[in-house]
Amino acid sequence: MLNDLHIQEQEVIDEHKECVRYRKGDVIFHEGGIPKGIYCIRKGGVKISKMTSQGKEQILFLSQPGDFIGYRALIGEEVYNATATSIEDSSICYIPKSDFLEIMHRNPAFFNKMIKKVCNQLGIMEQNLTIIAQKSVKERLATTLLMLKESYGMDGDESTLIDIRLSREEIANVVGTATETVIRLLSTFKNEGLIDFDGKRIKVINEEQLKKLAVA
Amino acid sequence: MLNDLHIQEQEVIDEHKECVRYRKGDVIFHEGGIPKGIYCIRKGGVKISKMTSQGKEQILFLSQPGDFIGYRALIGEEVYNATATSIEDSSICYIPKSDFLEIMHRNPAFFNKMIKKVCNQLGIMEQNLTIIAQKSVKERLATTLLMLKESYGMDGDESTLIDIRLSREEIANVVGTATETVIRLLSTFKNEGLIDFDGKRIKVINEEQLKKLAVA
DNA sequence: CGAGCCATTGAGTTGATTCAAATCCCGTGG
DNA sequence: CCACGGGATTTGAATCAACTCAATGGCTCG
Repeated sequence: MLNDLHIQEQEVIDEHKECVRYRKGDVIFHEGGIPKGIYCIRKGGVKISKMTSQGKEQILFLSQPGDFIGYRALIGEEVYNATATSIEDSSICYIPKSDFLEIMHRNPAFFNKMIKKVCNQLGIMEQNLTIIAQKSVKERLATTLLMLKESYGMDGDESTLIDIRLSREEIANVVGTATETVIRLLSTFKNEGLIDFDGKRIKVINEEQLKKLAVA
Repeated sequence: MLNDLHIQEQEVIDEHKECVRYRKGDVIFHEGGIPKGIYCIRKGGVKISKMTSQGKEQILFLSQPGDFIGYRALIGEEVYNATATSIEDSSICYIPKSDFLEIMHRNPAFFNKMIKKVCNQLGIMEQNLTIIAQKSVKERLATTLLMLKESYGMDGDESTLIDIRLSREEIANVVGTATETVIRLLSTFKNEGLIDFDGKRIKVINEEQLKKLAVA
């Protein structure tokens, strides 16, 4: 998104931005914290998640290089309602609130893009909520695998490798289920020839069948 | 929100807006439809819901007089991803897309309010998703009752009447569960003295206890 | 090369669903 | 105004998907 800014605006950002390296597991911002800027992922990956009072984690989404994170709370003038954690070694730029807001207000096209992005994100969340509320864990896992393939799929031969290393627990926390259930279902999918995996490297073998399961 | 507009802008809206009466059950806009304007509820109530392929309904939220609906898809330049249905006799104003967008772009304060509103809504959805994914039906029903009390509560004597007439099925479709489960849990809550009800008129008796259940 | 986390498998339990049947309630038409 | 019909609500019973607890084996990283 930043590519569409005027040269002059890019210079402002470049001047003030601060790029930091995060190791796997490092927290970028924390639920309850006050937003003072936004983050743009340059390299690596980040999970945005919420903790319940029982200590269970729900992963809301996964961010990739090029994505903004932390803008919702900043623009909405709230505290962060989720935590951002690096899921691999990452390089992330920090843009101070003042710079970001100033550019947003001076550049109507950018403002437009932002509101559109938030609206799209809201649509996605509404869809996800419906899926979680109404579908079985099996269907949700199939849906999640397809989503991961869409976002992280590397085109290979006949099969498609999902190029992100999530633990079984993290997959469970996206789907909204128990770790053991994910493990059992992944095995089932493997036996049925829908996917293949060795450890954290998961490949989609039969996308069509997986889609049928997801819609079910 | 419209109250903050300049007189001049209000006049534009008043001139072009179109207020329509909807009976209970009437559809205002339909999932998959193309947004051509936004709606502002003047009187009554509306549910925004999605249908799954199995024909199950998920209610995403309930709107009251003063609320805008349909702006997410319009601003996000998507088709409606949910259906809006009148849950009682309602009076709803329609503001054409062109008027709405023009005002949004000419009035930065209003634009700001809109993006902030969408961000807040996104935060609410993220919270709801987490609750549905991680909490038991009992906890979710308690949460829903508190939300309804917050939005529709009428201050009464010791107890608080929830002034909205939802069917058991509709409550189930907010919570994301089966109708029978809602009925059983409502009875349990009644026996435990947390709530009281006669048909669709539900009163919150012991809010503290209900909150404890909701957080659980 | 050991420690500790991660993945896997088994077994038992349970929360929630589905199906079925009975009763209630509300709006409508006679 | 009242009887009727059909949807809404309630209750019961059986089933099952998913969770929890527990134990084992495997991998990774210092």
